[in-house]
Amino acid sequence: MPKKRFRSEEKVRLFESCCREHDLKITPQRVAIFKELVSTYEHPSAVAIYEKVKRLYRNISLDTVNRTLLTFHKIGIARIVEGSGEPKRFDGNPEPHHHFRCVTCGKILDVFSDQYREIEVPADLSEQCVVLTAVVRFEGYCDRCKVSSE
Amino acid sequence: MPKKRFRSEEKVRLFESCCREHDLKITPQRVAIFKELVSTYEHPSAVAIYEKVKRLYRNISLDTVNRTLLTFHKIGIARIVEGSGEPKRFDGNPEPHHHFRCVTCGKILDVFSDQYREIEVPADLSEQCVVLTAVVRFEGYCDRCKVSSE
DNA sequence: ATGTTTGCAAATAGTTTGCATCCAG
DNA sequence: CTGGATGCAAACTATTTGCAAACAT
Repeated sequence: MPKKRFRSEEKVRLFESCCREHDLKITPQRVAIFKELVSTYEHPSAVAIYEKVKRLYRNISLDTVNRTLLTFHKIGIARIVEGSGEPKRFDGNPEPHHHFRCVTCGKILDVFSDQYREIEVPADLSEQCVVLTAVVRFEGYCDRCKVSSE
Repeated sequence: MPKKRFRSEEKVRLFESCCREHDLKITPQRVAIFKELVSTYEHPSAVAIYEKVKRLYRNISLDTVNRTLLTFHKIGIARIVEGSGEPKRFDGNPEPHHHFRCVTCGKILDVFSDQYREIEVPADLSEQCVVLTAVVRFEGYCDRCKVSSE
Protein backbone atom coordinates (compact mmCIF):
# COMPACT_ATOMS: atom_id res chain seq x y z
CA MET A 1 0.00 0.00 0.00
CA PRO A 2 1.50 3.34 -0.96
CA LYS A 3 2.73 5.72 1.68
CA LYS A 4 0.44 8.48 0.47
CA ARG A 5 -2.65 6.48 1.33
CA PHE A 6 -1.54 6.01 4.90
CA ARG A 7 -0.95 9.73 5.25
CA SER A 8 -4.33 10.54 3.80
CA GLU A 9 -6.20 8.19 6.10
CA GLU A 10 -4.40 9.63 9.05
CA LYS A 11 -5.41 13.12 8.03
CA VAL A 12 -9.00 12.03 7.62
CA ARG A 13 -9.04 10.63 11.14
CA LEU A 14 -7.73 13.92 12.49
CA PHE A 15 -10.34 15.69 10.42
CA GLU A 16 -13.12 13.57 11.85
CA SER A 17 -12.13 14.24 15.42
CA CYS A 18 -11.93 17.92 14.57
CA CYS A 19 -15.50 17.76 13.29
CA ARG A 20 -16.68 16.10 16.47
CA GLU A 21 -15.00 18.81 18.52
CA HIS A 22 -16.98 21.40 16.64
CA ASP A 23 -20.26 19.45 16.63
CA LEU A 24 -20.16 18.98 12.89
CA LYS A 25 -21.57 15.87 11.34
CA ILE A 26 -19.21 13.72 9.36
CA THR A 27 -20.87 13.46 5.99
CA PRO A 28 -19.41 11.75 2.92
CA GLN A 29 -19.44 15.10 1.11
CA ARG A 30 -17.38 16.76 3.82
CA VAL A 31 -14.88 13.94 3.85
CA ALA A 32 -14.56 14.02 0.07
CA ILE A 33 -14.05 17.78 0.04
CA PHE A 34 -11.50 17.54 2.81
CA LYS A 35 -9.54 14.81 1.03
CA GLU A 36 -9.50 16.85 -2.14
CA LEU A 37 -8.38 19.99 -0.33
CA VAL A 38 -5.44 18.40 1.45
CA SER A 39 -4.23 16.39 -1.50
CA THR A 40 -3.37 19.32 -3.76
CA TYR A 41 -0.92 22.19 -3.80
CA GLU A 42 -2.95 24.16 -6.30
CA HIS A 43 -4.87 26.33 -3.85
CA PRO A 44 -8.13 25.37 -5.53
CA SER A 45 -11.26 27.44 -5.83
CA ALA A 46 -14.63 26.07 -4.79
CA VAL A 47 -15.40 25.29 -8.42
CA ALA A 48 -12.14 23.39 -8.85
CA ILE A 49 -12.89 21.21 -5.85
CA TYR A 50 -16.47 20.80 -7.00
CA GLU A 51 -15.30 19.47 -10.38
CA LYS A 52 -13.06 16.89 -8.75
CA VAL A 53 -15.47 15.74 -6.07
CA LYS A 54 -18.30 15.47 -8.56
CA ARG A 55 -16.54 12.46 -10.08
CA LEU A 56 -17.26 10.51 -6.91
CA TYR A 57 -20.49 12.14 -5.87
CA ARG A 58 -22.32 12.78 -9.08
CA ASN A 59 -24.99 15.03 -7.66
CA ILE A 60 -23.10 17.06 -5.09
CA SER A 61 -23.94 20.73 -5.43
CA LEU A 62 -21.53 23.60 -5.75
CA ASP A 63 -23.28 25.24 -2.84
CA THR A 64 -22.37 22.39 -0.58
CA VAL A 65 -18.74 22.75 -1.60
CA ASN A 66 -18.88 26.47 -0.97
CA ARG A 67 -20.54 26.11 2.39
CA THR A 68 -18.27 23.29 3.43
CA LEU A 69 -15.12 25.20 2.56
CA LEU A 70 -16.33 28.19 4.53
CA THR A 71 -17.07 25.88 7.43
CA PHE A 72 -13.56 24.46 7.16
CA HIS A 73 -12.22 27.98 7.20
CA LYS A 74 -14.24 28.80 10.29
CA ILE A 75 -12.92 25.85 12.27
CA GLY A 76 -9.36 26.44 11.09
CA ILE A 77 -8.94 23.55 8.67
CA ALA A 78 -8.67 25.71 5.56
CA ARG A 79 -7.20 29.09 4.85
CA ILE A 80 -8.55 31.51 2.27
CA VAL A 81 -5.47 32.65 0.39
CA GLU A 82 -7.10 34.65 -2.37
CA GLY A 83 -10.39 36.44 -2.87
CA SER A 84 -11.74 37.75 0.39
CA GLY A 85 -15.19 38.13 -1.07
CA GLU A 86 -14.96 41.80 -0.26
CA PRO A 87 -14.98 44.36 -3.05
CA LYS A 88 -11.67 45.61 -4.36
CA ARG A 89 -9.95 48.16 -2.14
CA PHE A 90 -7.48 50.70 -3.43
CA ASP A 91 -4.41 52.35 -1.97
CA GLY A 92 -2.91 55.47 -3.48
CA ASN A 93 0.05 55.64 -1.12
CA PRO A 94 3.21 54.94 -3.12
CA GLU A 95 5.47 54.50 -0.08
CA PRO A 96 6.38 50.89 0.58
CA HIS A 97 4.35 49.66 3.50
CA HIS A 98 2.39 46.71 4.76
CA HIS A 99 -1.17 46.02 5.79
CA PHE A 100 -3.23 44.79 8.64
CA ARG A 101 -6.74 43.64 7.87
CA CYS A 102 -9.46 43.19 10.46
CA VAL A 103 -11.20 39.90 9.77
CA THR A 104 -14.37 41.17 11.42
CA CYS A 105 -15.00 44.63 10.01
CA GLY A 106 -12.64 44.58 7.03
CA LYS A 107 -10.81 47.72 8.07
CA ILE A 108 -7.33 47.95 6.60
CA LEU A 109 -4.52 49.66 8.47
CA ASP A 110 -1.18 50.69 7.07
CA VAL A 111 1.83 49.16 8.77
CA PHE A 112 5.02 51.15 8.44
CA SER A 113 7.75 49.09 9.96
CA ASP A 114 11.48 49.39 9.77
CA GLN A 115 11.94 45.64 10.21
CA TYR A 116 10.14 44.96 6.96
CA ARG A 117 11.24 47.93 4.93
CA GLU A 118 12.92 45.69 2.37
CA ILE A 119 11.65 42.16 2.14
CA GLU A 120 14.29 39.81 0.89
CA VAL A 121 13.01 37.47 -1.78
CA PRO A 122 13.99 33.83 -1.19
CA ALA A 123 16.54 32.76 -3.80
CA ASP A 124 14.63 29.74 -5.07
CA LEU A 125 11.57 31.91 -5.67
CA SER A 126 13.41 34.63 -7.59
CA GLU A 127 15.11 31.97 -9.68
CA GLN A 128 11.74 30.68 -10.80
CA CYS A 129 9.64 33.82 -10.98
CA VAL A 130 9.83 37.54 -11.53
CA VAL A 131 8.92 39.01 -8.19
CA LEU A 132 7.49 42.50 -8.41
CA THR A 133 6.15 43.10 -4.93
CA ALA A 134 6.51 41.64 -1.46
CA VAL A 135 4.17 42.71 1.27
CA VAL A 136 3.55 41.46 4.77
CA ARG A 137 -0.11 40.95 5.41
CA PHE A 138 -1.27 40.82 9.00
CA GLU A 139 -4.75 39.72 9.93
CA GLY A 140 -6.69 39.75 13.15
CA TYR A 141 -9.04 41.93 15.14
CA CYS A 142 -8.72 45.71 15.07
CA ASP A 143 -8.93 47.87 18.18
CA ARG A 144 -12.71 48.17 17.90
CA CYS A 145 -13.44 44.55 17.08
CA LYS A 146 -11.04 42.91 19.51
CA VAL A 147 -13.27 43.84 22.44
CA SER A 148 -16.25 41.87 21.20
CA SER A 149 -14.05 38.91 20.25
CA GLU A 150 -12.73 38.36 23.78
CA MET B 1 -3.41 78.77 2.51
CA PRO B 2 -3.03 75.43 4.29
CA LYS B 3 -0.06 73.21 3.66
CA LYS B 4 -2.31 70.30 2.68
CA ARG B 5 -3.57 72.15 -0.36
CA PHE B 6 -0.06 72.76 -1.66
CA ARG B 7 0.76 69.09 -1.29
CA SER B 8 -2.39 68.05 -3.04
CA GLU B 9 -1.79 70.35 -5.98
CA GLU B 10 1.75 69.09 -6.28
CA LYS B 11 0.48 65.53 -6.39
CA VAL B 12 -2.05 66.46 -9.02
CA ARG B 13 0.68 67.92 -11.21
CA LEU B 14 2.67 64.71 -10.89
CA PHE B 15 -0.47 62.79 -11.71
CA GLU B 16 -1.08 64.82 -14.82
CA SER B 17 2.40 64.27 -16.16
CA CYS B 18 2.00 60.58 -15.43
CA CYS B 19 -1.18 60.58 -17.49
CA ARG B 20 0.59 62.25 -20.40
CA GLU B 21 3.35 59.66 -20.22
CA HIS B 22 0.77 56.96 -20.63
CA ASP B 23 -1.27 58.79 -23.26
CA LEU B 24 -4.22 59.17 -20.96
CA LYS B 25 -6.43 62.18 -21.23
CA ILE B 26 -6.72 64.38 -18.19
CA THR B 27 -10.42 64.49 -17.50
CA PRO B 28 -12.06 66.18 -14.53
CA GLN B 29 -13.37 62.80 -13.41
CA ARG B 30 -9.91 61.30 -13.35
CA VAL B 31 -8.50 64.21 -11.41
CA ALA B 32 -11.31 64.07 -8.89
CA ILE B 33 -10.89 60.33 -8.39
CA PHE B 34 -7.15 60.74 -8.02
CA LYS B 35 -7.52 63.49 -5.42
CA GLU B 36 -9.96 61.40 -3.45
CA LEU B 37 -7.70 58.36 -3.59
CA VAL B 38 -4.57 60.08 -2.33
CA SER B 39 -6.30 62.07 0.37
CA THR B 40 -7.47 59.13 2.45
CA TYR B 41 -5.91 56.34 4.49
CA GLU B 42 -9.06 54.27 4.40
CA HIS B 43 -8.18 52.07 1.44
CA PRO B 44 -11.50 52.86 -0.17
CA SER B 45 -13.53 50.67 -2.47
CA ALA B 46 -14.76 51.95 -5.82
CA VAL B 47 -18.16 52.60 -4.28
CA ALA B 48 -16.64 54.61 -1.44
CA ILE B 49 -14.78 56.83 -3.87
CA TYR B 50 -17.85 57.08 -6.05
CA GLU B 51 -19.90 58.39 -3.12
CA LYS B 52 -17.36 61.08 -2.35
CA VAL B 53 -16.70 62.19 -5.91
CA LYS B 54 -20.41 62.31 -6.68
CA ARG B 55 -20.67 65.35 -4.41
CA LEU B 56 -18.64 67.32 -6.92
CA TYR B 57 -19.69 65.61 -10.11
CA ARG B 58 -23.33 64.84 -9.61
CA ASN B 59 -23.72 62.52 -12.57
CA ILE B 60 -20.44 60.63 -12.57
CA SER B 61 -21.08 56.92 -12.98
CA LEU B 62 -19.78 54.13 -10.80
CA ASP B 63 -18.43 52.48 -13.92
CA THR B 64 -16.19 55.41 -14.58
CA VAL B 65 -14.82 55.16 -11.06
CA ASN B 66 -14.26 51.45 -11.50
CA ARG B 67 -12.55 51.81 -14.83
CA THR B 68 -10.49 54.73 -13.68
CA LEU B 69 -9.23 52.93 -10.61
CA LEU B 70 -8.26 49.94 -12.72
CA THR B 71 -6.46 52.27 -15.09
CA PHE B 72 -4.63 53.83 -12.14
CA HIS B 73 -3.66 50.38 -11.02
CA LYS B 74 -2.36 49.54 -14.47
CA ILE B 75 -0.10 52.59 -14.65
CA GLY B 76 1.12 52.11 -11.11
CA ILE B 77 -0.70 54.95 -9.37
CA ALA B 78 -2.93 52.75 -7.25
CA ARG B 79 -2.50 49.40 -5.58
CA ILE B 80 -5.26 46.88 -5.06
CA VAL B 81 -4.90 45.83 -1.45
CA GLU B 82 -8.00 43.73 -1.06
CA GLY B 83 -10.29 41.78 -3.36
CA SER B 84 -8.43 40.49 -6.35
CA GLY B 85 -11.64 39.94 -8.24
CA GLU B 86 -10.68 36.29 -8.47
CA PRO B 87 -12.82 33.67 -6.79
CA LYS B 88 -11.86 32.53 -3.31
CA ARG B 89 -8.96 30.09 -3.21
CA PHE B 90 -8.42 27.63 -0.41
CA ASP B 91 -5.37 26.13 1.22
CA GLY B 92 -5.53 23.04 3.39
CA ASN B 93 -1.87 23.04 4.33
CA PRO B 94 -1.61 23.83 8.03
CA GLU B 95 2.14 24.41 8.00
CA PRO B 96 3.10 28.08 8.26
CA HIS B 97 4.16 29.27 4.85
CA HIS B 98 3.89 32.16 2.45
CA HIS B 99 2.53 32.72 -1.01
CA PHE B 100 3.54 33.93 -4.40
CA ARG B 101 0.76 34.93 -6.75
CA CYS B 102 1.16 35.33 -10.50
CA VAL B 103 -0.55 38.54 -11.53
CA THR B 104 -1.08 37.17 -15.04
CA CYS B 105 -2.47 33.67 -14.63
CA GLY B 106 -3.42 33.75 -10.95
CA LYS B 107 -1.35 30.70 -10.04
CA ILE B 108 -0.42 30.57 -6.39
CA LEU B 109 2.82 29.01 -5.23
CA ASP B 110 3.75 28.09 -1.70
CA VAL B 111 6.86 29.75 -0.36
CA PHE B 112 8.59 27.89 2.42
CA SER B 113 11.35 30.08 3.65
CA ASP B 114 13.46 29.92 6.75
CA GLN B 115 13.92 33.67 6.78
CA TYR B 116 10.21 34.22 7.29
CA ARG B 117 9.36 31.25 9.43
CA GLU B 118 8.25 33.48 12.27
CA ILE B 119 7.17 36.97 11.34
CA GLU B 120 7.68 39.41 14.15
CA VAL B 121 4.70 41.64 14.69
CA PRO B 122 5.63 45.32 15.06
CA ALA B 123 5.05 46.43 18.63
CA ASP B 124 2.78 49.36 17.81
CA LEU B 125 0.53 47.07 15.79
CA SER B 126 0.20 44.38 18.46
CA GLU B 127 -0.54 47.08 21.01
CA GLN B 128 -3.52 48.22 18.97
CA CYS B 129 -4.80 45.00 17.48
CA VAL B 130 -4.99 41.28 18.03
CA VAL B 131 -2.81 39.84 15.30
CA LEU B 132 -3.73 36.30 14.37
CA THR B 133 -1.74 35.72 11.20
CA ALA B 134 1.20 37.26 9.38
CA VAL B 135 2.02 36.16 5.88
CA VAL B 136 4.40 37.45 3.27
CA ARG B 137 2.68 37.84 -0.03
CA PHE B 138 4.84 37.97 -3.13
CA GLU B 139 3.46 38.97 -6.50
CA GLY B 140 4.85 38.91 -9.98
CA TYR B 141 5.12 36.68 -13.01
CA CYS B 142 5.40 32.92 -12.65
CA ASP B 143 7.84 30.80 -14.66
CA ARG B 144 5.35 30.36 -17.48
CA CYS B 145 4.11 33.94 -17.65
CA LYS B 146 7.43 35.71 -17.22
CA VAL B 147 8.46 34.76 -20.75
CA SER B 148 5.59 36.60 -22.40
CA SER B 149 6.03 39.60 -20.13
CA GLU B 150 9.60 40.29 -21.19
C1' DA C 1 -11.33 66.59 -36.20
C1' DT C 2 -10.85 62.19 -34.01
C1' DG C 3 -10.20 58.90 -30.97
C1' DT C 4 -10.49 58.27 -26.13
C1' DT C 5 -13.58 58.60 -22.28
C1' DT C 6 -17.92 58.70 -20.30
C1' DG C 7 -22.62 57.24 -18.71
C1' DC C 8 -26.12 54.09 -19.25
C1' DA C 9 -27.93 49.51 -19.71
C1' DA C 10 -27.42 44.82 -19.87
C1' DA C 11 -24.64 40.73 -19.05
C1' DT C 12 -21.72 38.00 -16.22
C1' DA C 13 -19.49 35.74 -12.28
C1' DG C 14 -19.11 34.45 -7.67
C1' DT C 15 -21.42 33.88 -3.72
C1' DT C 16 -25.32 33.76 -0.50
C1' DT C 17 -29.96 32.74 1.10
C1' DG C 18 -34.49 30.31 1.64
C1' DC C 19 -36.56 26.19 1.86
C1' DA C 20 -38.06 21.40 1.47
C1' DT C 21 -35.90 16.98 1.79
C1' DC C 22 -32.53 13.89 3.60
C1' DC C 23 -29.50 11.62 6.67
C1' DA C 24 -25.82 11.18 10.61
C1' DG C 25 -25.85 10.67 15.32
C1' DC D 1 -36.22 10.54 15.88
C1' DT D 2 -34.40 15.19 15.26
C1' DG D 3 -31.57 18.93 14.05
C1' DG D 4 -28.07 19.88 11.15
C1' DA D 5 -26.66 19.13 6.20
C1' DT D 6 -27.76 18.92 1.44
C1' DG D 7 -29.46 20.20 -3.26
C1' DC D 8 -32.03 23.21 -5.90
C1' DA D 9 -33.62 27.67 -7.22
C1' DA D 10 -33.62 32.38 -6.75
C1' DA D 11 -31.54 36.63 -5.03
C1' DC D 12 -27.76 39.49 -4.47
C1' DT D 13 -23.31 41.97 -5.12
C1' DA D 14 -19.37 43.36 -7.52
C1' DT D 15 -17.66 43.81 -11.79
C1' DT D 16 -17.40 43.83 -16.85
C1' DT D 17 -18.90 44.72 -21.55
C1' DG D 18 -21.23 47.03 -25.57
C1' DC D 19 -22.50 51.17 -27.43
C1' DA D 20 -23.88 55.93 -28.52
C1' DA D 21 -22.91 60.55 -27.03
C1' DA D 22 -19.53 63.79 -25.13
C1' DC D 23 -15.17 65.72 -24.63
C1' DA D 24 -9.86 66.43 -24.35
C1' DT D 25 -6.25 67.14 -27.32
